[in-house]
Amino acid sequence: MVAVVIHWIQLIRHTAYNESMSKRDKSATREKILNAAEDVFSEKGYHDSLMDDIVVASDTSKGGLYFHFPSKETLFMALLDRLAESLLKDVEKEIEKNKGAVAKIQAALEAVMMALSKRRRLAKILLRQGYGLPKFEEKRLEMFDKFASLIERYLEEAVDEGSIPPLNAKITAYAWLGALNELVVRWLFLKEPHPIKESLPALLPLFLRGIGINYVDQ
Amino acid sequence: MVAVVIHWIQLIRHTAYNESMSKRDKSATREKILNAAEDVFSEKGYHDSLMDDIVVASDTSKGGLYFHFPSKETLFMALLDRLAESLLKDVEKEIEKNKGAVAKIQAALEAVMMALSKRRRLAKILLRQGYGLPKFEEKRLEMFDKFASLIERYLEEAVDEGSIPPLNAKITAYAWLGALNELVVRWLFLKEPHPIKESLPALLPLFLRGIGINYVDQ
Amino acid sequence: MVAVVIHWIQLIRHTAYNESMSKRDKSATREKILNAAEDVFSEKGYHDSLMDDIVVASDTSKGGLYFHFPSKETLFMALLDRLAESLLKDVEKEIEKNKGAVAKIQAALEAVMMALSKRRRLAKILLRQGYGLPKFEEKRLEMFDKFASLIERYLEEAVDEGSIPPLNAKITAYAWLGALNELVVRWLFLKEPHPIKESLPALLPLFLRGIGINYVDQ
Amino acid sequence: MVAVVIHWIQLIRHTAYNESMSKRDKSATREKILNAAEDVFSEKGYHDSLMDDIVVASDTSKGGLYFHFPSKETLFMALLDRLAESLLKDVEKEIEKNKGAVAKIQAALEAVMMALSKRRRLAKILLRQGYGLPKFEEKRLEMFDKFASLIERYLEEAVDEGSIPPLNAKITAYAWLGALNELVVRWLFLKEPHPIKESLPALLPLFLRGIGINYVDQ
DNA sequence: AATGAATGAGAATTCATTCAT
DNA sequence: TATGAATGAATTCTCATTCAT
Repeated sequence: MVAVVIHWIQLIRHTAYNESMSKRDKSATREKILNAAEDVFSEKGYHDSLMDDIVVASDTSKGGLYFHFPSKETLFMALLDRLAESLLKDVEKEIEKNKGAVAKIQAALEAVMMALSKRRRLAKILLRQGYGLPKFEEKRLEMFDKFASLIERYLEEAVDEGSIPPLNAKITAYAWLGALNELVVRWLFLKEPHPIKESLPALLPLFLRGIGINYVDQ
Repeated sequence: MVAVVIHWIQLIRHTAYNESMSKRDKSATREKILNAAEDVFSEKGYHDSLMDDIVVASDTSKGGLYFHFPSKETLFMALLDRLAESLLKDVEKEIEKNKGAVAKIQAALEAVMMALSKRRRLAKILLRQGYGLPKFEEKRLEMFDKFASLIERYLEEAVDEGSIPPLNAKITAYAWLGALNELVVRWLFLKEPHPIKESLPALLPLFLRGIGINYVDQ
Repeated sequence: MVAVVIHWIQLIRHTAYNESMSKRDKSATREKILNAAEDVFSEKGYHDSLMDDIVVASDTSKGGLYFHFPSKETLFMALLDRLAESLLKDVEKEIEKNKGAVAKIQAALEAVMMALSKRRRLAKILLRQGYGLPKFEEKRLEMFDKFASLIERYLEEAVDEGSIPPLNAKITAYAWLGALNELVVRWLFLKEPHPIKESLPALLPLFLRGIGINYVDQ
Repeated sequence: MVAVVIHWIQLIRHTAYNESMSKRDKSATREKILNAAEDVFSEKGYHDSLMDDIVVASDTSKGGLYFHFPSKETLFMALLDRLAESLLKDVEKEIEKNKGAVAKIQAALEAVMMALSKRRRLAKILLRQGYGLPKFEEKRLEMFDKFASLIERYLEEAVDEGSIPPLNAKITAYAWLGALNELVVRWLFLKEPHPIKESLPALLPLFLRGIGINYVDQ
């Protein structure tokens, strides 16, 4: 008898639940966890962040966390994906505002550095957390690849346009990202030089003259 | 009379001591541990390396390890110091073989990449292990600073010589190291592009034209 | 309508909850651990008792133990609290059976010694384990204080009644407890003199005459 | 050949050593170690005191310590013996100054409390360190026995003199020591009541009336 | 989907003791 | 006797993950 009532209750509760949860909001819990994870990982780094920290920060529960993400690694990877996607979208938007391959290249470099210097937590996770281990390193390489492809494409366009002489676009893109990365990290941990105020003005001529554009600071 | 004999004894003992000491060279155990740590850390990364692994690899003992290095962190830091020092010495030697600031700059870039690509384990530890945490990140920044200073010095010399136009030498040095770092890490984990065969030939014109040298590949 | 059903459900669930809870009685695991800790600590002493011993004896798990008690020290303190509370309750019950301050004092002394000599393990832990370190010593002093307060109260009552001349009730209480403690410990480790058969009959006249009662053995 | 010389050297050194060490000074090192051990044990307690702490505090060496005391336990026991002996000697001297059993009893009680309250480190070690373990507990009981015997003797003398009615001298002695112990420990850890200023004046009437002496405070 | 108590294989570090010199 | 580097068994505590509810 009790069992029947409980079953009935569950039906009712389930319905009530679905009613209160709007369809668009796929999972509020999942988002809460990812947001908390962003806080925690950027603060303490991958290894020193505990699943419990994230549970507390997200105001959810152990079981809930593991329901959405089967492991710490999975959670971290999902976070990397979300951050990279968001960053990439921002950068692409900035690029689209410009016409001409050279202008787009310049816009991309500026946008990447701007985005990272405005979102320290994101930068810390994307650039520094959890690396040294193949599984994460490959993820990072994969993310960098996406940004590199973007730059590569415009470099090749510029060559095609005749705006710059031929070059190894892929290696150029990696080198640039590596340089940006290094300067953002210095700022992240040492607070200087400031990416936008100091690094970028010095970097742009270095980069653009490097590919044969006679860059002149405005 | 006794005093004379004692003096004599001391001479003998001193000699014997030096003989036996030369074999063990300033604590053989300490060296064995550092060598083993280099193996283990480069293989497994900082967090996945166990003190026990290092004990076994060094054929010493738990207590011995902790006698020489009070913690895992201390050991890792000592290892970073040793590696950076050794690498820096190699690079400086290569630089000295060249005359003229521009030649020295080029030699430095080549030497860094050469050294790293020849010593994968060293590169893996120096460039990727344990980072993300302030304590280690600061060490890495400190090591990079040493290399950057080297490059910076020759860049300033080149400006003084009139070989290149004025520039922000510090940021240029960091950018270059960041670029090298990125390409070495790609090769470390993905096996390509090869630092010496592919990256360096593309990088040198990029770098040197960037600072106003009309570089032409030989 | 839904609200009504939910309310109904809650009633049912609440009942079910209480039913299942009565079986486990406020964390069965916690109790199992405390019971096991009592066994182990009394057997081996604080320092020679391993957390592993307690895990095994309680038939729970390492993690479970640390879930309930964040450290060995915490566990020991919790155990002391539980034991002292239980002992105090017993003693108070015995006291209540008597009328008149003097009779109550005598009952208290008898009850304390009776309780300790009947529960050797408890006595061993309460009187001897882990002391010498301020953190534990303060706990012991705190526990003794509770017993001392009890005795103190009746001593003052007796003075007020005019049954005994004025005295320093606090110091008298501490002195008595110290004396009982010493004799119980002797018996605990040397097996003699027996607290009830030998010590108490000698102690009562000593104590009671000391406060001005012309005690005569029955 | 070298072996022969070394052997010769050893003979000479051994002789020189004996010459420089005067006969009376059985072992300065041994004393240094015991003094250091007294400091360290009283400060940190038995378990938290490291052999290394004692090595450092005594300005000797690991090997030296183990030459004189084969184990930590041995060292602690030796220290207990030394302290108890010294304390007992002091107390006996005080007793001898008095004539008559009752006066001697009172002198003994005063002397014990005086000695302990003047030498906190000694008291801490003698009364509180390392107990709970049979091996140390027996030692403590043995030490207390010596003091108890002293008191017992005078109690029996007093009975023989007819100064006090018959009593169980042994249990009385233990009870008194337990009481003193408790009050000294309270002062040791809580700083009050002060043994000489507060406890003793309240204790003496309690003790002496307890054995049938019509004690009147001066 | 959510909860949080429970699990247990680690893993760093400790420290009394030994031993070659 | 003295030295201090070396040993390694022992031990507390950690934390990702599981699971009954």
